[in-house]
Amino acid sequence: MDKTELVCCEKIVDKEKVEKARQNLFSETVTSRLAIFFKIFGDSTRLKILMTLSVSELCVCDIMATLNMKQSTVSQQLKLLREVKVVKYRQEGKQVFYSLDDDHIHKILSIGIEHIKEDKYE
Amino acid sequence: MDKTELVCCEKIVDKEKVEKARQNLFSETVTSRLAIFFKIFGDSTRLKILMTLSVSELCVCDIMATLNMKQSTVSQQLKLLREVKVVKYRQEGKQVFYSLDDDHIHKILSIGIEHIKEDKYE
DNA sequence: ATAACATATCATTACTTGATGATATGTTAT
DNA sequence: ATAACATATCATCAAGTAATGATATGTTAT
Repeated sequence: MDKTELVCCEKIVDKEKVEKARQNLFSETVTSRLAIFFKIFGDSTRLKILMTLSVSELCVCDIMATLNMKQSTVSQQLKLLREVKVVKYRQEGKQVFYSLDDDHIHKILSIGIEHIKEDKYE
Repeated sequence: MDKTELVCCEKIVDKEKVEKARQNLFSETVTSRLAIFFKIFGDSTRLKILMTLSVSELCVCDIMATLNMKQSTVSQQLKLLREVKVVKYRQEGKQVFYSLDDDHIHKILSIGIEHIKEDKYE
């Protein structure tokens, strides 16, 4: 018997469940947008920036000062945060002030906190 | 004048805001755990797996069938999902059935959907 | 005990992405 | 107009990671 041929791929254990699961899938477009959106929260640097902004709006300069980060690092990440509409900004003279864009962000952050605090971890 | 020397790093525009923002930061440990947790949702493959599981528990075999993915791909990603307690599993004979671990996951997914549906995008 | 099967793990490769220094853009003050 | 400044963008490099084929582990049936 050929050991390399996998049967399991062709077989379906529970046809009904699989059918339902298939219907519940989002389109590639939506899935991909979702991934891009969530990816934003998957980086410590960006999370820190979001945390600073969750108190009050700040100019780039003050974000750098708060987190002790390089200017280009902060600007790069702010760009990504802007692209997925997680932060908004307003310009005032030479300075640009950033703030969280909507309430989803607070919600997502707090759900994340809840999850990791349920000390299933370790 | 030396153009490479950046003044802005040393300056703080709004000392009070910066102070408050600093107090609001989480520890490195918490931030890093949060990032690891959120990173999970930042990949299309994993999102698809989570979507299939949001209907009902499924064995690995049926996840593969639903999504038309390779066995090693699914298993690899399930491993990551397990590690951050996003899915749980139970073994039944040769099969292993996976399901979403808690309600946070549903919440996070639906907040994500809401966010990208607010057609700020494009 | 052995074959068939379901899942997990490993190693490799290709791709993605974050940090950074350098440079560009745009604003204010002189 | 020009200098000083705040922020944005670019290019490069290093580190992380997803997909995949191959292999290992563990379970059931014979």
